[in-house]
Amino acid sequence: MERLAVLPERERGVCCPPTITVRPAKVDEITEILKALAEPTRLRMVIALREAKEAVCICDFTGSFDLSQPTVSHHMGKLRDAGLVEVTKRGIWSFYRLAPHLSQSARGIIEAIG
Amino acid sequence: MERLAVLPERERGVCCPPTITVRPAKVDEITEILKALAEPTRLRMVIALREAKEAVCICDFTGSFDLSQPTVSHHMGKLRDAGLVEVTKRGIWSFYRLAPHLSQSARGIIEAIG
DNA sequence: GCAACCCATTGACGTCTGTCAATGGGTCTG
DNA sequence: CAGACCCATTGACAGACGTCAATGGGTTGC
Repeated sequence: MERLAVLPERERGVCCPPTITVRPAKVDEITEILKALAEPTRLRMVIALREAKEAVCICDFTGSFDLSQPTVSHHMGKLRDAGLVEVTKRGIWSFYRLAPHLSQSARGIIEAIG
Repeated sequence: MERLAVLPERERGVCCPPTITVRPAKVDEITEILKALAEPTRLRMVIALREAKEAVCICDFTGSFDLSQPTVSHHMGKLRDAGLVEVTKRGIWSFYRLAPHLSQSARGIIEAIG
């Protein structure tokens, strides 16, 4: 049985707004990061890039995920829009890696997953 | 200018599936956690509960967020469904707190945000 | 130049999500 | 009991999202 701290007696009709210590702008920033990661394919992409020593070619993701090429490109585009990954083009190939200068929030979350 | 590790020369038409080291079940588990957190209202709720010493009454969230009561209840229900929070009823009030036995993944992510 | 290849974009479609009004169950006070 | 209060659920609707087929731009090799 879990013990719960004693709660103060409340008065009907009186609410006590919980103290929100985080700036609204930061809430939006973190929400965007979480939205970008909250999808199985994109989550696997980010984890793979986090583990990878070198940038990974998009064609490798297309070849391993059971999804169409436009869908894989779409997901990587979302990660790009969120600023989590960067692309380097070499010939006909596009290589992706985690963005080198991620915000502290982004880095912390990416380390916490998996 | 950012330096990039030398990339291996690729062969046209040959893809190298990136090694995915995370179990599919764990990917789904983490995705559910991230989905639950990837919304501004729910994110603020979780951060407030993380900082709170005691369980927080739903009416306090209803009073401080500029949203209807059903919407606040809906968001808290999502956090409940994800297993991130627990409810304790006292009279006409419902008090919420972070679930005491969160998975290591959930705890790490909740610590990383904000 | 031409064919093959890689990849991003567009358009379309079904599904999921956030929001509120309305409703109802449960609890306290008078 | 009657009324006020708290809160979850339902129903409805607009907007966002994941997916694929089709298309097009860009690069390489013949």
